[in-house]
Amino acid sequence: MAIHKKEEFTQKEQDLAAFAKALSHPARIAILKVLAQKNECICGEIVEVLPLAQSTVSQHLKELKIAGLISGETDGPRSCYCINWKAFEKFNSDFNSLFEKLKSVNAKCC
Amino acid sequence: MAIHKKEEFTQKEQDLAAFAKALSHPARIAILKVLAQKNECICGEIVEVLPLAQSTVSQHLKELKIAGLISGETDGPRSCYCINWKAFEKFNSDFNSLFEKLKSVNAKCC
DNA sequence: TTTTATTATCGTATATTTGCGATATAAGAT
DNA sequence: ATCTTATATCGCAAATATACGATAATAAAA
Repeated sequence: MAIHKKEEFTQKEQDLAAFAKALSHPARIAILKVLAQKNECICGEIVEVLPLAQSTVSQHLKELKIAGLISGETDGPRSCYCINWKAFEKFNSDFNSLFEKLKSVNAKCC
Repeated sequence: MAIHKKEEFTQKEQDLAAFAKALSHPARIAILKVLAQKNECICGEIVEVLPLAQSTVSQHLKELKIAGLISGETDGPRSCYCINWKAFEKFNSDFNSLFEKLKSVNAKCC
């Protein structure tokens, strides 16, 4: 690969791709579900629910955090993760607008 | 890594993740845009627009095709790609339903 | 202070992705 | 039949992602 080409695309395209990437693993989608279902900012409970080791879950949480989909604070032996609704909404609408833009043209051939 | 854990998640989670993965690279999002803008099933024009080699674009097209987001036929030295609206709509609504499910709980802590 | 419990990080192995040049393929043009 | 043109595929190199065990870090409990 050598050279990264990603940065040669639109910022919006990159952002959208980064968001999609954060959701591109079933474990991370499952984590988001758990975070939403429990009306509390859990963390260790996620490990119990998922078929993954603690370190792996922690890694997925980190990625979700970096992507901005969740926010989290670690307070010693206790953590607090929750969904970052703001960013989530933003990306959701971005996705929808992409779909709308695509749909509006409605090209159809094959 | 050795062992794949992806298949231990819900089918729906896997499908959604696969869809997100298809969109997880700016080049593929750009390709979808081009396919929609041009009111014709192009292909070589994509190569001109993107900052990537022909073989790389072809590979991205293949991935989009495998993911079911586009359908395409190759007719000798000419190809015909276009967006698979059906699958696109399906995944879009799946995404929205995920967001809705998450939003409905509206947990908020940190 | 030492222990305990929880989470993060490091190191590592393997798998997958990304990207390109070179080559194959396939249909139309000459 | 040969050339041309557009696409796909192969083979490879480098980067990233996935997963885990081991270890560090941190704050509360004993």
